Order: sequence, then structure tokens, then C-alpha cells
Amino acid sequence: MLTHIKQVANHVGESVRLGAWLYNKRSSGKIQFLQLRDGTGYIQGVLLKKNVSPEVWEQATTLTQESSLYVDGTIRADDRAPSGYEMDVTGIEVIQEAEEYPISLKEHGVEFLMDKRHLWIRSRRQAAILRIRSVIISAIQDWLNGQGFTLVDPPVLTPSSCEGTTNLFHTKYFDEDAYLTQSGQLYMEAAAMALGRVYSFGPTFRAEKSKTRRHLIEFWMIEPEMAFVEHEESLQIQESMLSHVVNHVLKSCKTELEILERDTSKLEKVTGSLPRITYDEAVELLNREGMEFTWGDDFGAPHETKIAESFDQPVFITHYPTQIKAFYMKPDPTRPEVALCADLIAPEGYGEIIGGSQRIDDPKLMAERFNEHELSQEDYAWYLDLRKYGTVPHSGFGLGLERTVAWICGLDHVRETIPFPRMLNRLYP
RNA sequence: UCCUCAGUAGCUCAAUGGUAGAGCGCCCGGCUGUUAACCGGUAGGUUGCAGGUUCGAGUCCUGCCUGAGGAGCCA
Repeated sequence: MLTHIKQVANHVGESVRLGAWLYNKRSSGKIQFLQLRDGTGYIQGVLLKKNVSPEVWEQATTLTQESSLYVDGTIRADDRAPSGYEMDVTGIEVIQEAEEYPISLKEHGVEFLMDKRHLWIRSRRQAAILRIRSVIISAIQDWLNGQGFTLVDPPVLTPSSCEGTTNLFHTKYFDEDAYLTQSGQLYMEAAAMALGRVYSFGPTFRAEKSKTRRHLIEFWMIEPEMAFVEHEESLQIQESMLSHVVNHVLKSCKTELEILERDTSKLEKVTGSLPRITYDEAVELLNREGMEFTWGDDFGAPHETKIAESFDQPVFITHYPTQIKAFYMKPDPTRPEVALCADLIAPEGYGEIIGGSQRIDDPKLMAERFNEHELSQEDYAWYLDLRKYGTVPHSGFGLGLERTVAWICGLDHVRETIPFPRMLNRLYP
């Protein structure tokens, strides 16, 4: 039986066996320190020359970085250890003496590390990020499941564009053309009419030539869709979901956030309701701040950053002009030139992490929108059916997982939030 | 697609137009509490590619390739 490093506190004074990799080694003539990791944690193995057999001592001196080992030894509490525990090593069984490991403990450049991404994820920092990503995913799913949402998986291969705006990855579906999904939303609307409150969690593909710290070609979205939920209630659901996620990560990922040196005081401010600003107010704010901006234009990244800087939490920008938003968004009945929609902009320049809206439920208006946007009513007959057979008010939103992870972790690029990022110029490994 | 910046040892980087160097890593030696340990030594180079200017180019010029982060687009 192997003991996990995470559990060593329960084995003080006991002789245990670890399965581990050697991530670093220091030696000083008659004492050797083995830095061990096993995926659950880190511990230092100590060998004193006078206390171990010559064979074990000799074995330890030849070990290379990232060699795989079974290590036997006794667990001891020690104030000098960062984790509070050390292991007095009594035996080492080498599974494999690793070849010269390319990633040293010194600095490396982005291109080098991305080429070695399959090894880079072994590093303490990258492993911490991936662990937080996992916790964020399960926090979202736990919260949604607890609120009566049903997980529904929309297709990845689709016959045509869902929104018709962005570039899709084209492929063949036998003799037909097919595209990788850029959003499951339209299918989720169908699912909401069947199951009430639903959400999807899956990959999304955008063949955009975007090349910034906020963009991936393949990224993961959570897309809830809710029947009988109108704009205001949707916003409340979004803010309580997000604050649940942030609080859960703060509670259960203390070690990981420390490794990342995240300033958690900024996250602790996310406690419930989030600030809101209408598009109109945002335009005023920009003009007041000296940025020229005309009502009716869409915000660019610098505008979003400027707006977000005025708040210390994520902020909803609501009621965008109907003209610049997606065809399915419901116009505000009291003011049809703006839509019942909201983007949630994260602080610290992380950009939009949620985009959502109430959807058009009126079949006539939806038909008009199809004409305006020159969408094929034939191709989308199934979607228009949803407005013919018992249409109801409904709302939904999409949360970009990687931007959310980047913000919570305080990273300067989304490429570190996903195990194997797909980016412009990056399909390997 | 556009703008800006970069490419020199395995890695991170130096080098007025004038003999290509350092730190780390590898290898060898030393050190009884190291925390990216430290100290000494060895090896390691088609300066991204192709042209051009020059007595002489890592350095200047032209083209190309690769990468970076920003714009647009978006989550």
C-alpha cells in the first residue's frame, strides 16, 4: 500500500512507502535532500549518510530530476519543512532513472514551455491552476444541480452556424458540410422547453485569428438556459452562481492560491450581488473619462477595461443597443432599441466572462429577425418550432471557463488555464 | 488581416561594426539542514533562413520564416 503525500500528517512516526517523482535534489557531502512530489503534494526526503546503507546512499546520489521512485521512510514532523513534515528515507526503489529533464527550475520562455506543455503541467504552479480549474467546474455543477438544473449535452458537430457571425471550423460529415460548435445555446433553448432549467458544459470552437491573452481557439463554456426566467432573475442567478464559485475556491483551494500568490482580498469582495451599469451609463462613463465613444457602437477591449476599472468586482453591463447584439435577444418592451441582455466584465482586465440575455419568445418577431439577418428559416426550422409549440419567456447565459479560471487564479494569460491550449499557431502537443 | 517587439550554447540572457561571453542545467570534484542551496572544474556555438553593404556583420540594409501581445472579433 502506498501512502499519499497529502495524507502524511496521519502517519507521523510510521514507516510508509510513497510513489513519487524527484523534482529536485540538494546534497551536502553527508546529507541529501530529495524533493518529492506524487501529484497530491510535496515532501522533502532526508538521507543522512551515517544512517542509511551505502547502497541507498549511492542510489540517491545518482538520481536525476523527474526520476520515478518508490521511496520508503519514516514520517517526521519538522518545523523547518514548509509543509510541516519530512520523511527520513530508508530505501529507494528506482522505477526509472529519467533522461535529462528539459525543464529546469530556472526561468523559461513561453514558446519553450508551450512546446513542453506535457511536462510543464508537472510544475507546482501549473498543477495548482489545473486543480483550481477542476474545483471551479465542480463548484459550478454542484451549484446548478442544487438549483434544479439538468445537465444536457448539445452536439459538437453542427450543420451550420448558430449565430452566423464568427468563423467556424469546417469539416465533412460524410457527404455533407459540418462545423464544430461555437455555442450550444440554440439547442439548450430546445432543452429548456423540455426540462425547464438546463445547462451544458463542453468545448467550443472559434476559428478566429485572435491573438491575445484572453483568447483560445478551443475553450469550454457553461451555458445555462432557463424556461420561465426573465432578464432580472437571470442576472440574480448569475451573480449567486459566481459568488458561490468564488467562495468555494477561496475555501477549498487555499494552498493552490498561495502557490499562485493570488491576492485573495480582491476575490473576497465577491459576496452576493454584483454592480450593474447600463450601456447608456457606460457610454457616459467613457465620455466622462475622456474616451470618445458614440452611442450605438460596440465596446472594444480598451473600453471594457476602462469600465471594469471603475469597479472592484465583476460588473454587469446591461441593455446594449439591439442593433449590435445577437438576433435572438429580446428587445426591452419599454424601450425596443435596447435588448434585455448583460455582459459580465471581470475586474483586472480579464474581459467578458459571461454573456447572456432574455430570448425572443414571440414567433413573429423571431421571423422578422431571421429576415433582417438573412438567416435561413429552412435550416433553422427546428429552432423556430420552439416558438410555435408553447413558447414561454426564457433566458440564458454562457460563462467562459478559461477566462473565469484566469481571473480567479490571477493569471496573465488564459493559455495556462487549460491543460493543452489550442491557440493560433499552437496545435502541439 | 493590421500594428509593435523579439530570434545568439539544452534553458534564460550579454556582447560601440573589430578575438562570441555569463548564469543555470548536464558531467566531475568539495561541503552535515539545504529551500530555484552553495563553492571549484570540464564539455557545450552554422548568432532563425537567404541575399546585400563593408577591409571586417551577432550588430547596418532588403526579403522571408518563427514566436510574443495588442487591434479587429469574441467568452
